[in-house]
Amino acid sequence: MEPNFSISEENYIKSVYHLQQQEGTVSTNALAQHLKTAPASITDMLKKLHAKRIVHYKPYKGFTLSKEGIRVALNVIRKHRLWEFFLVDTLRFSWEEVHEVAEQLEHINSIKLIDKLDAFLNYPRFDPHGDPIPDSNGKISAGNHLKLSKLPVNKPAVVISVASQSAELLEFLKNCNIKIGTRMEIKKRLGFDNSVEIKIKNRPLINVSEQLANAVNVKPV
Amino acid sequence: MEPNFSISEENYIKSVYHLQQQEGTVSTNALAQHLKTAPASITDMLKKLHAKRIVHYKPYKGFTLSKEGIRVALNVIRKHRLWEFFLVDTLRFSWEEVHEVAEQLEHINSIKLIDKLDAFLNYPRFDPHGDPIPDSNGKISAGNHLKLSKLPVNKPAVVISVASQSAELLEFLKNCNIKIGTRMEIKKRLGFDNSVEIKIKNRPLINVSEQLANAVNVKPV
DNA sequence: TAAAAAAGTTAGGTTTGTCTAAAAATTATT
DNA sequence: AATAATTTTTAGACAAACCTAACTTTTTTA
Repeated sequence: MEPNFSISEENYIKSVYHLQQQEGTVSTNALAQHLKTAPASITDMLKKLHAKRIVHYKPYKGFTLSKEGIRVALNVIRKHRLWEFFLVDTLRFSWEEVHEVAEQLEHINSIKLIDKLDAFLNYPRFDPHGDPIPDSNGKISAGNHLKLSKLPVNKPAVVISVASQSAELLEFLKNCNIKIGTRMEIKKRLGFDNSVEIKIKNRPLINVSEQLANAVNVKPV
Repeated sequence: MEPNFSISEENYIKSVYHLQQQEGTVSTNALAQHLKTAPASITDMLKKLHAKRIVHYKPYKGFTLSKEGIRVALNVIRKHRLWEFFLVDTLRFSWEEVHEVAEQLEHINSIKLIDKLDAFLNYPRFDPHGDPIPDSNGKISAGNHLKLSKLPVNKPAVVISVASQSAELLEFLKNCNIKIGTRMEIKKRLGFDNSVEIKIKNRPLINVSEQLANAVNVKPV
């Protein structure tokens, strides 16, 4: 009943999920870049996943996940984010260190384990990066997130998540002492490069690039 | 510096370790049976591990782990037992359920993770089956264990570990309500089959086979 | 100690997941 | 619309871990 997927298959499925969130449909090249593999490998694997009815796939046309594919993806993401929460909350890892380890832990296969972990952690709804943790049915809490880049000027908000796993970005945020819960507001929007100037209490203005402002999610307060 | 081993390699190394504890040297067939693979697969892998200087190996002669092999084995065992402890102690798994999941978790590769887990669990020295957990240097606490089969008559002792992972055995012990910490003594030794009759307070005598008595470790009190 | 049995190894194949290089299809450009 | 550029797929290989079947070595036993 419960079909199993290899670690590779799970990683492909997860990547397709993330990419189709951003782009709607996923191309061979985009996926190859995301997974750091040769495009030929993508074609091979995607054919296999198509045969297993995990992706919709027409040669040369790109792919999207089937219902079942989404279910599988959300389950892997659930595991990844629960483990991240565990690592930070229980084992006191710091924010930037957890991703790599969670990449391994997300492939541990035991429904009982993950449900017990969920209960032990008291059913957290967001991971340490602020991303929502799907529940055991694949439901994800909405959360009124908003990209920092979209926050109106002078509207106070707190950082609720970081949408990227880039170590460099996480490092940069750490240096700025910006973390989950940090309160800030936008003072000015620079039209020529779409960067924003943000103000955090007791600190000088910081200029933040469009890319960075896109990766930081905030919630107005 | 820190060479990595595949999950398969780790499993072979771990099995060689366990078998050589019992038998001194390990044969192809014994290992094949233990790992549920064809003997030919053993030969293949053992040649590879020999090339990596993990086992001593002379064709047709059996094998043993090198110093480095023992180090690797103890590290895998450390991870396995720490995770078992975590599953029972933190996540409230029951005793018989943990082995399978720990078989997966033992291959997660992160020194930091395992050290932090160790600290979180407060440096336990024995796993839920009573087996010693190697520390980060591979040192294992002695523990004055004794096989139930070797316990003198009328000497009270408590169950401290179970030396087998057989689900059937664990199930049987559960049915008899024998668990870590259960106090008992041997009332009689039956010479003809080497079984023993054990007495637990408030319960009728139980006859226990030699095999079972060999698998249960106790500590005199 | 020679024949039979058992244990171990080699030879050759399969599957999974990867790769490079070449070919085909699609998209963009002039 | 024809050509160039890009994207995607196919073809053919390879390494890791397996397997079965056949062949050696070692051990047992009659």
